[in-house]
Amino acid sequence: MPGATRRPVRRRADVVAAALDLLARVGLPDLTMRALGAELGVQQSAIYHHVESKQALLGAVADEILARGPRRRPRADAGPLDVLRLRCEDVRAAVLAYPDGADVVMSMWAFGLGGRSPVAEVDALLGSAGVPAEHVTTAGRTVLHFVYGHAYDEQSRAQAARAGIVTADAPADFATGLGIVLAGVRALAEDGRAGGSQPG
Amino acid sequence: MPGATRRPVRRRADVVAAALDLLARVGLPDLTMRALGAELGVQQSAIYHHVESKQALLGAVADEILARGPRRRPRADAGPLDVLRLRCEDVRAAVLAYPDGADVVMSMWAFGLGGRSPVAEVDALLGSAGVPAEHVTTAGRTVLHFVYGHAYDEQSRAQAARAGIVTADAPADFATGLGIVLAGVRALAEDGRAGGSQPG
DNA sequence: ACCTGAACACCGTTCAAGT
DNA sequence: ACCTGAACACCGTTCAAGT
Repeated sequence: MPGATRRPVRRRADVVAAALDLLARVGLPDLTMRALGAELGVQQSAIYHHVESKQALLGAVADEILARGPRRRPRADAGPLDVLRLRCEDVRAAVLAYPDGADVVMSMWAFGLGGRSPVAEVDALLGSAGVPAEHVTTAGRTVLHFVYGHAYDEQSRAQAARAGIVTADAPADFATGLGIVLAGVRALAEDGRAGGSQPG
Repeated sequence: MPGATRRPVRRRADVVAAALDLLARVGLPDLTMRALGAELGVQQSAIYHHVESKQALLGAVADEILARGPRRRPRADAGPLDVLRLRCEDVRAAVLAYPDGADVVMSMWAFGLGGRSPVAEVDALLGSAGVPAEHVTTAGRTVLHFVYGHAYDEQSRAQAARAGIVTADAPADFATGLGIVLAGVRALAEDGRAGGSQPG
């Protein structure tokens, strides 16, 4: 190994960081424990000293993808739904920054192994916007389902195109789709303020 | 030998049907080509005589899951968005009827290998509801992203719970989430009628 | 045309053994 | 504590050969 520099201590964070680098270079299907071992300069079995399983590793990768994403400051006069739109665009940018990033984050979020970091702020913004407390969790999931689902769709279609599969469909407009979801959220908030029932 | 008595011919449809049965019994992770061969009483390599690859098979499985789903008749006085709600509930019922059904349908749809069957009717209903033509495709994808994303979430959490992973979150309310998306669609339709810009 | 039998090139995970 | 080396029990896919 010419110029092999042995790192003093390998920690879990090193394994996760190497997994991110590997994901960026080769994509999720080639992010194998063997390839990750090679990336770290150890046997694949050594990885299990730092993470319990590949799924747990991917949960940490999902969290790191979100943590590395942008976090733009809202304008001073921005309302809660304006800030929410900004956060959704930031989350989208975060998952699009890595190949299969939306796949990793969405599946780990659904599996309860990661991807929870945007939830608290999204829910808080929905509450500020006037969404009734009993519907905040559901509304937050609806917003994030759209953001992740749209990004997943976009990355999958790009991957399919690379694999030579005809898709024929034009890419869907994120801004318009998010506008639809946020308009529905606004209706739910106004409905809550008026003391009415669910939107329908 | 037309008309001659011979062993039952295995066709592609038989392979797909057997894959559905196997999916129902063991779930997607255990739906392997070897297990499918055993289900059909042939070697795994024989399956490749009827389908090009496992991905192509899963595309056909996705289409079949949707085709086997319910298709309720709308009431005579139902408007386009009422019918759309009914269709969304039907699609949801279809994918929830099989373990990992939402995963299969969503990923094959995103990959362009199946799951396209609800798109035409959803888009037609959105057009009838007054969504501007240039936004119909995007609105349709937004609706289906929600339906698939919600079902995927629900099935994943159930699977995580079975695997002993703590999820803590209550299941999100489908009716409320769909109400949010449809309220946003209505706002887009009214906006289109008023000649205004995108909702926001 | 349809299928077998065997192989190829991989996986994630485990574990006794080393240091 | 951290890692090696080797194995275990699998994958999807290919292909010459049979019928």
